[in-house]
Amino acid sequence: MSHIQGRGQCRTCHIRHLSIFARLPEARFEQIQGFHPAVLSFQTDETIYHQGTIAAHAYTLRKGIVKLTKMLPNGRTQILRVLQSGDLFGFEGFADQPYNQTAIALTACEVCRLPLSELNDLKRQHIEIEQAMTNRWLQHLREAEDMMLELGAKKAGERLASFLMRWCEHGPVHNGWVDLPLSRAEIGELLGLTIETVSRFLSDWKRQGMIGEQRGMIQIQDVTGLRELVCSSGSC
Amino acid sequence: MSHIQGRGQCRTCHIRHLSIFARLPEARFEQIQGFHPAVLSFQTDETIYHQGTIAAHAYTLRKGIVKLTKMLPNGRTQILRVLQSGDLFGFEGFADQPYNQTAIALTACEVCRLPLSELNDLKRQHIEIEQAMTNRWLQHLREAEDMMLELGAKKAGERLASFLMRWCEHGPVHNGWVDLPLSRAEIGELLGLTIETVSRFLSDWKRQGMIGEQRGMIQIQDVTGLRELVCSSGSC
DNA sequence: CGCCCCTTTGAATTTTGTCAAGAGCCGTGG
DNA sequence: CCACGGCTCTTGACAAAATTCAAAGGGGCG
Repeated sequence: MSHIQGRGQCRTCHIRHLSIFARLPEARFEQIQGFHPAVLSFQTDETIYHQGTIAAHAYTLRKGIVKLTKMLPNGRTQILRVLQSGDLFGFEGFADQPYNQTAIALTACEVCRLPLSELNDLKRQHIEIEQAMTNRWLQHLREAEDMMLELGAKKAGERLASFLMRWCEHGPVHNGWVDLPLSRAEIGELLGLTIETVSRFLSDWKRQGMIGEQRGMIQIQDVTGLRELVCSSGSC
Repeated sequence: MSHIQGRGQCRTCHIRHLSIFARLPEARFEQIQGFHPAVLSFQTDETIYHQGTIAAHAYTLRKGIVKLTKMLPNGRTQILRVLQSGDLFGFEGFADQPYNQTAIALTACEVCRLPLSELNDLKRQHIEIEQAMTNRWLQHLREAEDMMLELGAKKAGERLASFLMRWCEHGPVHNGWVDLPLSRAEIGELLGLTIETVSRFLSDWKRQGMIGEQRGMIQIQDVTGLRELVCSSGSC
């Protein structure tokens, strides 16, 4: 289960520059000094919230990686989004809706739990916060639309190649290697493919020297080669 | 090309109850009496705006049906969403982003063109408008996520059956028949399928008496039968 | 009436999924 | 330290699903 670590100090938070408070002027923090969201920690595979439950809090990811998933009654699962540090999630409550997805920690995580009513007040009082939240909502929408294009219009190999390129652009790099804390099954759930299909493509590409992998990290060794796979004809 | 019909009078607009002005108190309309968005009309297949262009306006659909689409460089197309009367669209400009999709009229349409700067002011001044816009953004996000589940986790027949059920729930009914102004190709673009696959399933279901079709209208004749097809096991 | 476009249908092919078995990896406990 | 059990990952053979290609049918409109 989740473990309450204490209360967050947004002003001095080490990921403040990534959060919705990034652009709030230093002086303005005095006005919100009563705002100290709980900081929770989760272990790998623990659930942060469940689809369908009442959304009384939104969350900001401080550390680790989180997946947002949806499940069909027959058990087939779709990963909707993988979150990184600074991401705001679980904000369905702003439209008085229950959570539309289940949030699960992919690695050990720390999240700030932001009470919706307080966040609503902050949003009203500080235009910077409102703007930041709007930007994030629209960014999520844009990325969801981009993903619909991936899922609806591309084939297995194209989806996988495009996923790898996107992942490696964003991820933090150690010596050219990027952490990939997703199992084959999870990559499949994200891209609408089976474990075996994912494994086959990755193995092929490793054999061809296009990508490398070791201990949960990957590396793209032939960027142009992979880019060509993204979209059979044209530069996607 | 689009044809400017004149200036809209939001207060007396016949779809005001569906718009973001629905909950704005009557008295408050005096404060926005200078706000008269252009009303444009489009014919079938005309483009309202193009993906990638600067977003200086948002739009409200007054009459007709609009599709939002995205295209891959190789020409494969995905329909992201089909809009109905009252829907707000093209609001990427609120995050200073260009349009992320191309909006095309599926039938003859009338849209209100709302200048972003004015809309921004209205949003700041009237909490009802801000709330309405937030609700719509989050609704779009939710529906995009639901669609990702459809595209990623369901097979052809399931997607098509689930699309038909959704469409018939919302559409205006004439004698039990619902307008379906989408070609087989467009249904395919929406669901990530080919024309032929769509046609085969629909023909099968027509033969089995599960659905009926005539002159661009459809009817679900066996609701429970179709519902069973939506998700091989379980009630989706 | 004839043309054009959309739809339907069939057959062959490709893509992806399913099932099954084996390989590699890692932590636990002897 | 090594062996074992439980994972995930890989690979192959086969089956199912969906696409592609091709041709014919149907309906509306000039």
